[in-house]
Amino acid sequence: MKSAKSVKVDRRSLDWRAAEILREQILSGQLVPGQRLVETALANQLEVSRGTLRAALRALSHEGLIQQVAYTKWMLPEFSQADAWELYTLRGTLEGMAARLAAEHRSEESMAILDAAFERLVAAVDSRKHTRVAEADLALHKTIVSISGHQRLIEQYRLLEQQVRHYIISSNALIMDLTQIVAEHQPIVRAIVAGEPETAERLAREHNAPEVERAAAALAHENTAAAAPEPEPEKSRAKPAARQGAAGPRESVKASA
Amino acid sequence: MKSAKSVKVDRRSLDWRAAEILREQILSGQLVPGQRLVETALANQLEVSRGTLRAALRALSHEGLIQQVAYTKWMLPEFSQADAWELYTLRGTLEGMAARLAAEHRSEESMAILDAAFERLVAAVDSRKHTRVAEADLALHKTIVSISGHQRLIEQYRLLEQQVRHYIISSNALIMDLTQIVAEHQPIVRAIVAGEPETAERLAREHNAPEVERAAAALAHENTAAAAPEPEPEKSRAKPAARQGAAGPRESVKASA
DNA sequence: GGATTGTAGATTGTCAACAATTGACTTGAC
DNA sequence: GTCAAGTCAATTGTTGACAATCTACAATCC
Repeated sequence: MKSAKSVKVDRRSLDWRAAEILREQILSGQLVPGQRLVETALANQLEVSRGTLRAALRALSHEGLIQQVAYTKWMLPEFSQADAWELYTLRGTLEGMAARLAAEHRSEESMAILDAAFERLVAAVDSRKHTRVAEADLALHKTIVSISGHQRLIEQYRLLEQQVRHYIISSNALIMDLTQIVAEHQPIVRAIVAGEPETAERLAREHNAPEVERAAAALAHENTAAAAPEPEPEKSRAKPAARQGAAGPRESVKASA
Repeated sequence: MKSAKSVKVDRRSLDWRAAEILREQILSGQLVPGQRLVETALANQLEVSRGTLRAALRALSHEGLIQQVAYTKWMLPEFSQADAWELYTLRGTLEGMAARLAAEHRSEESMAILDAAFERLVAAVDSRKHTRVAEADLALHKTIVSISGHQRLIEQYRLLEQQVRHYIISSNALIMDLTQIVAEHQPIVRAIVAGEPETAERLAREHNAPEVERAAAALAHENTAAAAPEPEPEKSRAKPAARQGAAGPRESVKASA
């Protein structure tokens, strides 16, 4: 997967490549939630015209990685507990569907790919490197979705996973218990390989349950503490809008141009 | 829902409005699958610059309503049976999730909205107008998703629903048994109102099963008839690419400019 | 005759200038 | 002192011109 399109020239448009660079910067944590993006500065920095950069920003906003306020600004989204709840509930559902499909339509080839991904996770855990485990973890989930063969599911999952990665890195939530990781994933893989769609779906969905519950609990706590009128998680999507003032103005990309 | 933003001036950007117009044309069937879209012609037609129109086309391509071939053309997607299978399996999953959430977090207000949507479906069936029934049907499903309160689910469902509508109108698949419609939806609504998440999810998902099976069967038939090597639905996503030659060149928007 | 190379027209990709909008700041009346 | 209207700089929205690329067709070579 590393040297696949090795020698070919890069035929993709500039705006696509600009989007890729920005995507990389966002997902690596170089750009933080709430941060503002200014078109002219970014365009100069990437050495493309403003129009081209604009197309890239638009693409990223469709992917949920940045937000636009018309005539005013582009900025990275800030994640509330409600967002975390949405992210993980949706992920549970999509992964459940993928696991079910994978168990229904399994082939020798796809099972080999799945096994390999699982073995890489085991190896990563043995290495005791948290970053590597996190990567292998995400990769295994992505593999399950991939072997479902459902193109639209794959694409939706890709977009969702990006947001999850952005959330994880921006909330320093990559803490994990290395001793549990393998035990948590093995049943899912086994159910798929064994061709048990119902079980695979249930396990894949439940795999996200701890995060869902954590977010739901934090959400409930937020509301109790703030004496909010609605206890339902979905109603309290009001973002902490004017939080910027207290922490001082956030760094802008303008500075680095 | 009709006269909501009545008197206010339209503050949205030109490209947004251009996208809306094109979206409308696609979903109403004015533009057919496989049809080519030429930037200059469309720009003249809508009286916006090419750059602005381009932004609109990009937005629609992110929504899955049109496809782009870099440096070559924009065109409406053509739907295969594999696409139909994807559309309805995904819809079943998302609607199932929505129904479950709706049953879990129900409130008086949302139940009233749900009831009203169901009643509109009943009234539409009584009127015996197929178009009106189809609209009320889609609206009821959308309502269930809406009262889930899950913003990301709502947005994903919106995009998926657009593709489903495009598929339905372009494949003349809006045939339906008016005598069955109410009986098919009532149990789902009841389960939600009764606060039975598991049942609501299962029923909502099963509601899409007939379409899924029809598509899967058609897919299997396609493969058998064409003696395709792979029997799996997901493998046969090869679109009938060079189908254009046999049926003659398709009409382009160029003509109407 | 078949395959390869060159050319022309059409179409999309990119850019830099100009217009419109916003939000913060200033000014002045009360 | 407070509030409202006016001003201005910063930023995004829009446009038309120019560049790069693709497809189809014609010319050429073997």
